[in-house]
Amino acid sequence: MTMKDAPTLEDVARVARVSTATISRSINMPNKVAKATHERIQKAIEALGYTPHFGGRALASNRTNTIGAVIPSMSNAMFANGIQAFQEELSDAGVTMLVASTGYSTEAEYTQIRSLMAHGADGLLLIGTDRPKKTTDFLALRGVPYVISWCYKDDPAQLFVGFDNQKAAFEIATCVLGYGHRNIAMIAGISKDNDRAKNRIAGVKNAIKVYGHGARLLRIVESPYMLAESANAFDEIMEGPEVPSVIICGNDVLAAGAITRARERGISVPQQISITGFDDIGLASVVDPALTTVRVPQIEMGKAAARILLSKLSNDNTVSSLEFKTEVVLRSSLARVPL
Amino acid sequence: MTMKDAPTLEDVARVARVSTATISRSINMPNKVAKATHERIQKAIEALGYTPHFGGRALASNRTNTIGAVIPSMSNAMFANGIQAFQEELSDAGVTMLVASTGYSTEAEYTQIRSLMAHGADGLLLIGTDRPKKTTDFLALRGVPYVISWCYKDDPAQLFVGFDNQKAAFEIATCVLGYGHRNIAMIAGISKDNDRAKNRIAGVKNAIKVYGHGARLLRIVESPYMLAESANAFDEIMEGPEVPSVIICGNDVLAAGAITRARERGISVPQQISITGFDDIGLASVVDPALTTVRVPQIEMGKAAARILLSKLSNDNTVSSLEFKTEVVLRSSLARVPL
DNA sequence: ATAAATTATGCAAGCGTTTACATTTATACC
DNA sequence: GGTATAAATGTAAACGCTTGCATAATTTAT
Repeated sequence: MTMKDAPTLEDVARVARVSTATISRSINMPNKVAKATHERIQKAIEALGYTPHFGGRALASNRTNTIGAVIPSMSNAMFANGIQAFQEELSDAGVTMLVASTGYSTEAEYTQIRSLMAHGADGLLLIGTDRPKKTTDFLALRGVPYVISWCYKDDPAQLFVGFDNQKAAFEIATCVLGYGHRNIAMIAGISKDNDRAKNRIAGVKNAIKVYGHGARLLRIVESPYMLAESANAFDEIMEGPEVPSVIICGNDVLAAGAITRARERGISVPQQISITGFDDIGLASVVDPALTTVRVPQIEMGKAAARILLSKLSNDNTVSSLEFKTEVVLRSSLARVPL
Repeated sequence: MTMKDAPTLEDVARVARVSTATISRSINMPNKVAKATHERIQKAIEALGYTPHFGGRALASNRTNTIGAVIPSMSNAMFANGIQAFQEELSDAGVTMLVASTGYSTEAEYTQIRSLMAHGADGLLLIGTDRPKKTTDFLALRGVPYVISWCYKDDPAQLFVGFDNQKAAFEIATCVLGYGHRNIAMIAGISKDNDRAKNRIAGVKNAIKVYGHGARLLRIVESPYMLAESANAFDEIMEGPEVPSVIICGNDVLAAGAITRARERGISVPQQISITGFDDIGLASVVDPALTTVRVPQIEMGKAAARILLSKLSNDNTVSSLEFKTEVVLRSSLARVPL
């Protein structure tokens, strides 16, 4: 690497004819330094092209102004949007974001959390609650401040910035039932190690149970969050012994995959079968028919997570969890059950 | 902040009954340490939940094992996919990724580059070539290693890992012409400060010029990469004095926005008007009709960018630019011109 | 068994900041 | 003009790690 060696505080000190301490103060608490001195120092800094050395600073102050985000995958637009907002908000506060992804594996998450910690993250953004004891123990052991997003729980012991997946799923399922559907199938995300997927399933099950009237959940197929996989799940459902009148999907990608396959097979949505999504990413309004889905305030959630984490980092003890509301967005992929 | 103070090398040393030097070696060059000692150390590290202190490490070694990525926005699936792959590859090498976004502003890019540098990035991933002298001067001054992605130029002075946007645009435009279209419009990305957008426009213009036969580019509307904006651009084109038989779009999001609006207006694609995209993100195969577009190898590009940047960082002087091929993917949104 | 070579470990000096604490300089007040 | 007080600056000790060099332990060769 050809990185030129940067000038140090000492170099600046020599030029400005003051001690390194004064320069440090001039940079970090300018009002503690005489105006004339401050200007002299600025000039020297400018002349030398000095920038504080990150390591030295981190070592001495034990702060990196860096926050880590550990998310399943950026390829999921949901997370990409949220993380984008999260980063923008951090950036406004002069904080930089480290990103690591887990590919939905809790083992990878553990590794990534450690890695981000090792890289000096002052705090962390985590997604969801399903993680092994090993991980939570480590977090507790190290006392890292963190916020958990994309879900919400009424647990004052942890900081949540998210929404209630189960409630949201309950709502859209109720809505589906309201359209007269009785034979229901679900394409869910992989529920292992994924509380959001689990809760979405639970919400649907619960709505069906509460509703009664002979509504039945014929089948749940779990699928990775990918178009192609979901298309296969759709096939599996359609080839089953009983064909549902609606498929509730665990997210928009799954729903889009299902709709696409339906189109390929000449099955018309929603005339022959209704399909619903979850998340309301861009995809949802672009597929034909446009998806009836659950709007999740991705941007707001990302921004709020950043703000709350930042407050926590600045020792604001008043910070508390934040629950976002979701709402069902009616578009055309859900219709009354065909007679 | 309630960060407990983390265990240090010294703590581990005490527990493992070796010197700090040995531990450092055990971590960084395990083969230089006796197997038994290594295991004893591992055990101690585990027990204490030790992670190396970033600052100390950076200070002593003048390396942060951190790479910065400065991209326009993660909300664009193209970048999200690429960055995801980039990060995975870095992660495999034990390097962590810092991310900052510019919102397509070169001024913001300059700020973010400085910020990432200040945060100790060993190297940078940048997108595209359009940036002011101020920025390139700064990069040169500091001698940061960086690679430029999402575009390709035959310039040995810089390291490119990308594809030729102009050539790719030329190809899809040629393809469009091959389908008999003569009255062409384009919804392009905002070309200011964006060489990719510029080159895609240039490619299309060039194909039309070369082709001759009276083909005309009736109109170019530039639009931000958002569904709603693109839909408006579509309206603008359709309300113009001359209606084209095809709209070539600067990327898939723009194309999807146009298709959606066409559907809303009852204009059938491709019977009444053809529409093409660019990038081949998930969206492209989900819209109806599925988009004829240009496949850009996002994942491979991201991975390659990471590998090449890593080699560069490890002083491998043999690294050189890498050009990826793109290909037109024929789906149903492009048809022969209606008679 | 002994010397030589090899491998494993320890010692201690940095790396560039920040920050108590000490000291100097300026300001206010009588 | 001389104190008391406040403001500005300096001194030097961390902070946690890496690494060149020295030393100790082990293996190999004789």
